[in-house]
Amino acid sequence: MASQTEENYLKALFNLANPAGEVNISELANQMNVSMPTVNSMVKTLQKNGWVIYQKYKPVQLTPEGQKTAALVIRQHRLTEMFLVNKMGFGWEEVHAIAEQVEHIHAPKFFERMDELLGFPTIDPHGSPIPDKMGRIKETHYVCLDTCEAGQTVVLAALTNSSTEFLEFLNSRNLSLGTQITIHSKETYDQSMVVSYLQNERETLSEKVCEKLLVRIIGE
Amino acid sequence: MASQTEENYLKALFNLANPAGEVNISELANQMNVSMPTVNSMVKTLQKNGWVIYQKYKPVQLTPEGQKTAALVIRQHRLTEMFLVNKMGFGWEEVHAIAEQVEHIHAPKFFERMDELLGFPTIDPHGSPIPDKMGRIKETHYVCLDTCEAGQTVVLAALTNSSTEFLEFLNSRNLSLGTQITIHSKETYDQSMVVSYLQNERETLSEKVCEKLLVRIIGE
DNA sequence: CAATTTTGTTAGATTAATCTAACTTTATAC
DNA sequence: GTATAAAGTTAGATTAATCTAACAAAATTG
Ligand SMILES: [Mn+2]
Ligand SMILES: [Mn+2]
Ligand SMILES: [Mn+2]
Ligand SMILES: [Mn+2]
Repeated sequence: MASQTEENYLKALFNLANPAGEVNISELANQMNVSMPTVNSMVKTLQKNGWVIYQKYKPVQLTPEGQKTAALVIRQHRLTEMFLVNKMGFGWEEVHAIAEQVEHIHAPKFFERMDELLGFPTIDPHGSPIPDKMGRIKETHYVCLDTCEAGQTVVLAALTNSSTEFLEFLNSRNLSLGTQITIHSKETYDQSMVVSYLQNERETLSEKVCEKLLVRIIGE
Repeated sequence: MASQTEENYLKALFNLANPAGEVNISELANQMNVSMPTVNSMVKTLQKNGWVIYQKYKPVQLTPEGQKTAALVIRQHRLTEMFLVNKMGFGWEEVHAIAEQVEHIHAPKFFERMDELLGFPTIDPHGSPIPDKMGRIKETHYVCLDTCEAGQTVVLAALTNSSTEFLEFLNSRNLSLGTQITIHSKETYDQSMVVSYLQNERETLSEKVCEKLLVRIIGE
C-alpha cells in the first residue's frame, strides 16, 4: 500500500505527464517542492513498487497500476471537495487544503458513501472530472475562454487553475460554474475581454483570467 | 505541531492515566503495540515538546498542554464517529477505524463544521463524552450494569469497550444506546443477568457483557 | 563541434520511528 | 534481606524521506 508521500508523488506524476506520459525529474522536484536527489531516490522506490518505469537520465512514466493508483487518490480528493462543498457548506475556495489530507484516508467505504450521498457526481466543485472506481476518467472537451470570439455565448464549465486566490477573485466578480457569459469584444492589444453575465454588465476580464476559464460554447 | 504518531501516543497516555495521571512505560508499550525502548525514546521526544513530565524509571505524566492536545484529538475522533453515524449512515461498529485516521486531519474548520451540522453533540455513538473546544470533558456518572440489582429499571447510556465484535454482539441482541432495560434477576454463581427490553423478553446477559454496559438507573 | 548551461546522479548526512540485544534498576518472593 | 523476576534504559541498527556537496551526462548555443 502506498504511503501518503508516495500517493502525493503518484498524483503529481499523473498531473504532469505529457501526451507521451513522460515526466522529467526536475519538473517533479519543482511540483513536489523537494530537491532533485530526493526525487531520484523516490522514483527508484516507486519503480520497486511497480508504479513507474524509469531509466537513468530518462523521464519517468507511470505504469498502468501507477496510473490507476494515482487516479483513485485523485478520485478521493475530488469526491472530498464535492462533499465539503455540497454537504458541509464550504466554499469552493476553502476545500483543496482539506481534501489534500482527506484523500489519503484508507477506507473505501468512506468514499463510496460520499459518492452515494452526492448522487455519483462526475465533476468536482472546480469542474475537474472525478475518476470512476476503476480509475477511468471521462474526457471533457471544453475550450479556453481566451480562444473564444466576440459575439459568442458560453457557459463557465471548469478552471485550469484552482488556487484560493483565483477562486476568491472569481467570487468577488460573482463568477461560478454554470454562469452564462456573453462576449462583447476582445482587445487585440492585451487579449482582455469585455463580457456580460448575470447582473454584471460589460465586465472586463484580463488575459490572465480568461486563460484560466474553460467554457462550453452555446451560441452564435 | 504534533505528528500523527505523537498524537496517538498522547491519546494513549490520556486514556491510560490512573487517578494520579501516571502511566507506566510497559502499559504504554502494550497499548501502542511497540517495544519498551520505542516508548522510552518517544517519551523523551514528548517531553522535549512539553507534553509530558518524565524522569528515568518513573511513570510518565501528561502536562496540561499534553492533556489539552490529547483531548482535542479525542474530540476530533468522537465528532468524526458521530458524523459518520448520524450524517453518513454508518453503523456504530464501523466507525472507529475510520475515525482513527480522520482524527489526525489538521483543519479546525472541518471539525467545527461537523460539530455544527451535528448540533453540538456531547457524546459519541458509543456514549463516550466529546471534549469541548478547550479540551474540557463533562463528567458523566453512569453505573456499570453488573452492579445493578434485580427489580431495577435502567437505560443503556454508554460502553466501557467499543470493539467491533462487542458492538456486533449488541446489534445481534437488538441492544443500542437509550434502550430501557428491566432487570429480572442476577445469578450469584456466574453474575449473569436475566433482563427484558423492547421485544426481547427474559434475555440472559453474561457477566462479560454486563461489565461492559454503563447505565442510568431510572426506577425501583 | 567545443564550451557552457541545465539536468540528473552519487555519496554521505540527518531526522523520525521503529527494532533487538545487552545491561541496569526496581519490585517481588521466598 | 538476598535471589529472582519484571520493568526500564542504553547502544546500535534499520527504513523512509529528506537534505547538501560534488560529480556526470545531456542539451544548448555561439
Ligand atoms: Mn483540489
Ligand atoms: Mn495529499
Ligand atoms: Mn472510537
Ligand atoms: Mn489515530
